[in-house]
Amino acid sequence: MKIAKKDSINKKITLTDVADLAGVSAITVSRVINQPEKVSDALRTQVQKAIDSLGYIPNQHASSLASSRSRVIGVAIPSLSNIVFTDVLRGIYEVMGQAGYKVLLVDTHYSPLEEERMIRTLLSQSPEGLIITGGDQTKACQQFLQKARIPIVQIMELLPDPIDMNVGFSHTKAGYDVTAHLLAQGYERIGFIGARMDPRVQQRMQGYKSALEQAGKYEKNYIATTPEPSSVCAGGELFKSVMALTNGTLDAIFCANDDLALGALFEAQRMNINVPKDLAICGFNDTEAAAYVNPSLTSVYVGRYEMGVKAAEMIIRVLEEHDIESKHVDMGYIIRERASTQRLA
Amino acid sequence: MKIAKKDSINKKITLTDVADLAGVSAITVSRVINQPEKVSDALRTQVQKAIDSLGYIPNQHASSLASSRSRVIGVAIPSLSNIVFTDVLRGIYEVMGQAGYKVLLVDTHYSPLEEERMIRTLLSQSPEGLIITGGDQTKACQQFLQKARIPIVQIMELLPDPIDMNVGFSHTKAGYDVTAHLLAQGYERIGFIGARMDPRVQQRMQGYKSALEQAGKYEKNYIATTPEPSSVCAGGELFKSVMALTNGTLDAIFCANDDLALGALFEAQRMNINVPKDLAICGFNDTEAAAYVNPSLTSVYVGRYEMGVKAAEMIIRVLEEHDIESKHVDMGYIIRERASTQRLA
DNA sequence: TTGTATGCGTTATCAG
DNA sequence: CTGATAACGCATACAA
Repeated sequence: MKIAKKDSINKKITLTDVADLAGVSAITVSRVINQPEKVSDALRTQVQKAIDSLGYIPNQHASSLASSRSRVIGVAIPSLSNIVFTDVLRGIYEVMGQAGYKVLLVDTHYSPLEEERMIRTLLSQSPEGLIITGGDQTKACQQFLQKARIPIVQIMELLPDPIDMNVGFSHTKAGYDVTAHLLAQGYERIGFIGARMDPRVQQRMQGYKSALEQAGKYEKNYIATTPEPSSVCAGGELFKSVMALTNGTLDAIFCANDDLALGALFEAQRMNINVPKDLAICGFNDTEAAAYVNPSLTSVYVGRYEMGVKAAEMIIRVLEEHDIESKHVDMGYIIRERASTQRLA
Repeated sequence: MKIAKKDSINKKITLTDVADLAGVSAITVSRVINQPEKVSDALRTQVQKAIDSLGYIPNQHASSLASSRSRVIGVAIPSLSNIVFTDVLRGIYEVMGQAGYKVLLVDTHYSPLEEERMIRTLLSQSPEGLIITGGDQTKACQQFLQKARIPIVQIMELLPDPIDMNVGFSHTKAGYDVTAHLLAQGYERIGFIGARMDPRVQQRMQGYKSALEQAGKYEKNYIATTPEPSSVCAGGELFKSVMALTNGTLDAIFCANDDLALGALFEAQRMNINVPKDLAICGFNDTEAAAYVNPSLTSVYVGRYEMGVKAAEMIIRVLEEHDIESKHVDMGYIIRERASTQRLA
């Protein structure tokens, strides 16, 4: 037995309901919502009244199906607990929100396999564009990414062979530059600590190595890393490890990010090691705490929010069939010199 | 003129394409995907082969439309740059991901009006459940939230009159307890600094006030706040303000969160104020940096990840028509006493 | 400016 | 276990 067509309590309100109430056809209601300028003032207000009084909310699924426009952008990031990605996300949300796109976000947990599954999920929502992290996708993933035929931006790092568009900066170069800077400051025994060891951290470490090797100052035991996530605590532990490994002979440490750097600094203070007199500490990402701690930490600024904005804008421009200046954008970075790497005369 | 039906390059692959290739009907393919146990082994593998070879990805919009099950959960949080919310998010994503739900996330920028708009957006995606922050919704928003007839969890705070379900803790009580603790430690002139001043910070401040008033130690100029976002920097500034206001007579400060507390601590160090000898500092949220800085900061632990998990689980239980123990859950909190509020003998 | 017919890709319902 | 048919709610194409 069917329930009464109109007044049944649970029934969701549809375009047709609104049309009936307003005494127009469904398509007119549709127009009032999507192209109001194509409807006469009289009808428009009349329909709008019906919409309001019924509390009508359009069904996006039906809309997407009919129009093959989902207004959804998929975003895949490796972690929600890393400020690096949430900053980028903010930029993406800002731009996409303004432009009327919904963001469907997935967390890949730094795993290409998980990423493949998650991107499948994204694709099943018929996103009009995709923003994904790095270039570490599985073969299978790359394949259906190609087939998707939608604009895709790979963010965070500079990729040699992007799937489509690319916004990021060179972590290798940044690692190199930081180390070179430390060398230029007169530091000679420069250690490195890193955690998680995702591709980008590896690249920074590679840059560090190159710089030291080039200067003839590279030593294997200058490095301590862990596959565990980054944290202040891990920074302290890694710091102790590398100091032990080197019998405390290091005079500088390059930390793969600011959390580690804070941990190293706090631990150094507990060990009564004077920073920067006895030891220089350099972080990465230029987070707020690093800038305000005593002594303030030298770090590497990266325009993360701006990177998110840029990626989002590129997608939108392509979707609106505008040209884009370039499919590959280097956001660069800036080494922020602070007290922690400044020898006291 | 129509393009060739099958091989046209841009055509997306549909259920029918797979059915044709496998030599079965569309509904069988649908079953292979959604209820594999209802299809014979032979057909199932045959269909699966077709799916793989075509790289078929189901269209969720069509599926949602036909089944009125979207497998989407909407989440609204006030900010993406506050670790408090990203921690909760992690919990939500973890559980929802496992259970096969997509999460549609929106950022309300701490604005009820924006929240109303954003929740409209969420609703247009026919989510099966909603997780929203706090109880500060507009009247209009509350109304269509009611009409949505889906499970809704309001998180972060304990609400007197929740729309549906509620998971959180009492910020008022927490603020009170922290202050009482400080009093019990023998501190007498206890200041408060807060930023953003969203409802939850206001509640903490209210608790602080109550405790001081009750002890007869409340003074208006013990308080410095700003509507600006919280940050380490803001913490330093507010600290300077409140110290100026009170001519440096405070012997303790309760900071509305750990960022502010770190800022206050760093600033105190620069001013050569000894913490905790001259001044106690207490934070809120028990973040990692607060626990590892020197001296370690007393703070209030809150199970944020667990709160996200709980909220997600409640939604899922309701959706799967299980009973839930209670619609209202108090997650509680724990005051973590550390060096920053311990007078040296 | 407004309306009619049709189809988007999938699933519910009911038959076989 | 498998299939035919009719929705789901909306937008496109075309007509009026």
